[in-house]
Amino acid sequence: MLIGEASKQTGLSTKTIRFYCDRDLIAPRRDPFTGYRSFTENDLAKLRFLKKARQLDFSIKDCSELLILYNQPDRASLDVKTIASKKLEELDAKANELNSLRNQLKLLVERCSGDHLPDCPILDALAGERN
Amino acid sequence: MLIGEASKQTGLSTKTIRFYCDRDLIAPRRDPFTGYRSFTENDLAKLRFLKKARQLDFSIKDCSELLILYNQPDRASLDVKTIASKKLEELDAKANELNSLRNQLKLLVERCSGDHLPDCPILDALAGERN
DNA sequence: AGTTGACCTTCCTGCTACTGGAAGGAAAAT
DNA sequence: ATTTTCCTTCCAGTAGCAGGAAGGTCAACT
Repeated sequence: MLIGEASKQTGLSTKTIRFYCDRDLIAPRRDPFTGYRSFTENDLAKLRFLKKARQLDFSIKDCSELLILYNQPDRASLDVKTIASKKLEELDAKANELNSLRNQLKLLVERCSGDHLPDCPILDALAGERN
Repeated sequence: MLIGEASKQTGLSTKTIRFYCDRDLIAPRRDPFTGYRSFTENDLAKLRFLKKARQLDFSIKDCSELLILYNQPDRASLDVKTIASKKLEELDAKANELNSLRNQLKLLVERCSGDHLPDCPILDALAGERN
């Protein structure tokens, strides 16, 4: 199966798939004459794995490690959980910060009249006049 | 005032300040002989404005527009509110997505025993066996 | 056979908002 | 005079791709 078909099957762009190949996340067979990549069902499974891992915000490096564990029958689930827990902490931290930012900005937006007059609590806050 | 002092006064790195100069967010006077940048109190105010706007996750482009409005006495607060509302929507969307991801990952992590055995609900989910 | 169109390849650039570091001039301190 | 510290510009790297150029390949149609 060529890369275009693999793209359709997985929902990943051909650009993304080539990028994963460059980063050695997968290594599909190559036609020795044309250089065309040839994807097996196993390759597709790995691509779908990568897609879901990326959707969960795992980095490429994380994905690489997870994929290795996935292909390693004698793995310890602890190793997987360690990676996932770390990512979970990151997501927690990001989510908290984002919620905080959102609330701050929401307050400012609500207080701004949004008319043709120049007075603006948002600019005031940015200028630090009340902080 | 030279860039190092401006850095101390604002808490922005000299690298960041130079970057803002390159992007024309501020244009401090230049010593015609040495090329050294010279910052006024007005420049510092703009830098502090930029710092807070960036903390609120406004892009450089947004910051540029906000700074223009800030320096424009006859502005309409509507223009500011429009930019801020758009950013607020972005933050909302990001926060929602992040919370969703976090919850998904949290469930998986909780279900993973994290021991020496190979069975792992996290890998199972990434492999798509239950989705 | 020739040609069109749809594939495929590699390589280079750009995106965001910086950070780190090299090479070299300038000013202050010793 | 020399060392240290500060300043300058420029180049590379970060994460994860997307866009596009230049060129090879393959099946189909005339």
